[in-house]
Amino acid sequence: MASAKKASDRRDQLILATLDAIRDRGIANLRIQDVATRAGVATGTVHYHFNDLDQLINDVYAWACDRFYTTRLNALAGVEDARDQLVLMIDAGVPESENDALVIAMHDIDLYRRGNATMGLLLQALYERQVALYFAALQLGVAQGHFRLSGPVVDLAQNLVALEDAYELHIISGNRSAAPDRARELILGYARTVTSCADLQLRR
Amino acid sequence: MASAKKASDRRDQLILATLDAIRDRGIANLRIQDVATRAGVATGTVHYHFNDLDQLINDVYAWACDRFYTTRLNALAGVEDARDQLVLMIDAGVPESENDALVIAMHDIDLYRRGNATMGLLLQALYERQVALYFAALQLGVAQGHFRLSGPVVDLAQNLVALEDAYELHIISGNRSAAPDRARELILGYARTVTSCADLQLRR
DNA sequence: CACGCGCTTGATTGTCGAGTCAATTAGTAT
DNA sequence: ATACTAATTGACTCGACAATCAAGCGCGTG
Repeated sequence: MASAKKASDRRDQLILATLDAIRDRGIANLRIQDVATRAGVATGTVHYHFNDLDQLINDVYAWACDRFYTTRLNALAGVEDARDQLVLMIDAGVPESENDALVIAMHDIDLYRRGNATMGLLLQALYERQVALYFAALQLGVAQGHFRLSGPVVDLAQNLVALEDAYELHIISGNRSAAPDRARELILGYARTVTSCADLQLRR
Repeated sequence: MASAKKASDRRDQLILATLDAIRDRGIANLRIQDVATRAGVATGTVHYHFNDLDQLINDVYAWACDRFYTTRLNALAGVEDARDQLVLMIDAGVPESENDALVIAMHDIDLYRRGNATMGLLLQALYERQVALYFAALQLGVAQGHFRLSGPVVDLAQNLVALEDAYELHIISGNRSAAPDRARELILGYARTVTSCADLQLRR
């Protein structure tokens, strides 16, 4: 028997296992058994911590959205220059490879739950938080005298998020014409244009 | 009994029925029965025309990609002014509502088949055809003296396609912050900026 | 009109996996 | 140590659905 754990630890472990399972098998083919195997427990254990598959997927989605947002928020902490903030956002917003389990799970679940009003609101909430991050960075850049914006701040922020989303999708779908490095460069190109700030560069 | 039809007609009818079924139930919950009911035939008929569910989905995807592209291509026929072409592309590229069965099917299947190399190539092929359309319109606009581009033509074309894709996704997922009208305006804003052409307007 | 092939039917079979549950074990408090 | 609760197990039930198939129907052709 896998040694008994505190419930909250086991839940986190199962959520991580689910992320891997979704990446490997797709959410449409996700079985309780896949999660259990990856976590090294029996299927009954999964049902003990999550009532059913629906609840597991809901919890995974909430967890993933939260993780995705807070990771980026934390990355910005302590960065004073708006140009660095913007570059950091773009860099962190594009998955490293087509196997980013977090990004895959969010997109899979988005479509899996299409039509569900609650899920639509969660998606919208994440979208607006991301827009807010870009909004803040753009606004700061203007105040710091680095940016001269080509249009309304919100419009530019929304488009930056949209570009990120689209390239995430193409990357995880295996479109080689929009690979990670290329995607970052394209988004950065957009950022340079709309901020009139030529020295936005990836520092890697 | 539904009266017997020529096989190719029945196939088209079943493909259309599948588009509706995917929109209504999501691809993960798609049952042969859903397709049969919507087409007004028995389940056996679906199996007669498509070996199995996999093949049906493959054929639907190929059909949808082709339809999506050729529709836009035809819309451009006879339009001489690059500004009109660009506006037309943007207008036609954003779904009217969250219930656009064609767009929904393409996105659902993209993710459903993630990891499948063949599918990745089909996606890439569609992507590149769309990029080519925008590329042509941008280039033409320069030649006609209407556009002054802010960067490499390919970069701008790729970003236009990406913006379209992203807003499609948000619209069909029910994100109210990126509704059809707003999405079109945002993409158009991008187009105006990168072409330095202020008189790009939706004529509706 | 009769024959045959292509299309259609829907009952049936077999597989797969979600969810249940009674038994068991691990952890914790007294 | 004892007793109690929480966590874990995996065999089992049961419904859902893909795929098969034998039988029936009707259109086109001779």
